[in-house]
Amino acid sequence: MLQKPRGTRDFLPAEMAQRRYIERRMRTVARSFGYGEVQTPMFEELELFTLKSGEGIIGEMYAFEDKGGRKIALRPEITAAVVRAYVNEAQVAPKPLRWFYFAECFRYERPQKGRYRQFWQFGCELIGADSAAADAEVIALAYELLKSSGVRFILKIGHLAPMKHMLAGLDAVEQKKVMAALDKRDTDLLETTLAAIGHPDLFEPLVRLITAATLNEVWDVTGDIPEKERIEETFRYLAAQNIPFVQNFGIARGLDYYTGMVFEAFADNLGAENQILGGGVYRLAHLFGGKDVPSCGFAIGFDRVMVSLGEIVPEAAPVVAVVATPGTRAAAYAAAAAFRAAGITVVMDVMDRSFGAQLSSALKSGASYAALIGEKEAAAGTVTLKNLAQAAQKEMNLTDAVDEVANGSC
RNA sequence: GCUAAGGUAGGGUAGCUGGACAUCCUAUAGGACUGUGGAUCCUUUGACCCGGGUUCGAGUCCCGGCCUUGGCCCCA
Repeated sequence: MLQKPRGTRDFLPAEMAQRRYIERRMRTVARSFGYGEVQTPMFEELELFTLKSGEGIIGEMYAFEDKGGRKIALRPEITAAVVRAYVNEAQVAPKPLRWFYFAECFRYERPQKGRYRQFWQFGCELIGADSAAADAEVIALAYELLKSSGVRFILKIGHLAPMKHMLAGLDAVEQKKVMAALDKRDTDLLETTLAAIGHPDLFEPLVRLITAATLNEVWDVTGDIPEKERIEETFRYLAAQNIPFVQNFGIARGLDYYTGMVFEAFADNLGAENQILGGGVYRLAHLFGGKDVPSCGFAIGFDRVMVSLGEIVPEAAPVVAVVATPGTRAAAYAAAAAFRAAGITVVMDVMDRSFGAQLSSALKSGASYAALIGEKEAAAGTVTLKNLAQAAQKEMNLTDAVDEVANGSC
């Protein structure tokens, strides 16, 4: 028997119902903030991703040459593609642009809990605005999206400026090493790294920076920096919306293109791959040949959210099983059409089962009602509507039966 | 890329100190039952991940691969 490729999954109807339920809730939140959905190609020119993230990521991508010799990659993330689309199609659109997407990505990595080779991201990008209000809006949206899913998470917010000010005396390679240690909150690694590059004096203030619980503790370490006002304003806006978060000025993320506010969210029941959201303020458009534009965005690891949520029970719409005999199928089809016209889901036997077996099958499949149409009902032009949860039934007109199911009077 | 554990019907399992038609539960399909059977009973369908090796004989032991699940690395 053939197996599915490593790191991929099949989703059967029960699981898809759960995934679509959460997806729908997230879409509703994104739209409520005025964000419109965009879709970009599932594959792009390889260069799009190497420009953004460096050649080193080729090893973790599904990269290949197409039949025309073009270097192509299945998208490993969506932000780069969205910015490319912006540069191609929407540079002159009125600002700001509020976009969201829900789409699958592909990475050639070792699968483990919450990590698959095909996975879905729900993300948002706010393009063209550069303000504390913009930062706060995107973070609030990220928070509300996660909240709408029901997942338990902790939101952590930081900013690259304080860290970068303190590391201003280091060269780029040294900065990168130190920031990696800060991002991991690994003080042992931080100490040895700083000692190795001859800046042991930075250890104590950097530890104070990443463990600071309030902004004033941050300014105590950094002094007044130009970004102070912007950061304080953003935090005020978040507090005004009662958005709970912890500050963490050790967040460095990829660092390559993030330029300001950065934030992450973690679920506590996921093991090693527990980050469910990441984002920040970035500048990418100029890399892809566009005019530079300030942007802020994030992506949610949708699969990790689903893993963290575990079993959920989406609100189910009623299902009517129309039960008929061979002689009453014509009347049964008419009844099915009437229910469907009212937006109600209808299933009918297609296995030539007996009347009783049809009812049994309806019960097992989880239908909420059975509409019984035997010789008696067909002759009278009625249906007997049986509420399967309560085992109560009543013969009535078809229109009354449709009304009863539609109004959920069960 | 590194590392640990694992892989027996669709799902869950027993067998795994080598030995005859591989156990049980559940599920599928059909029937008992021709209009109210989520039940019960009967029947059916259905598996040793793949390939080598050792052996008279391999689900069981050995090697390799594939896949799964954790952890590391990475995390755009």
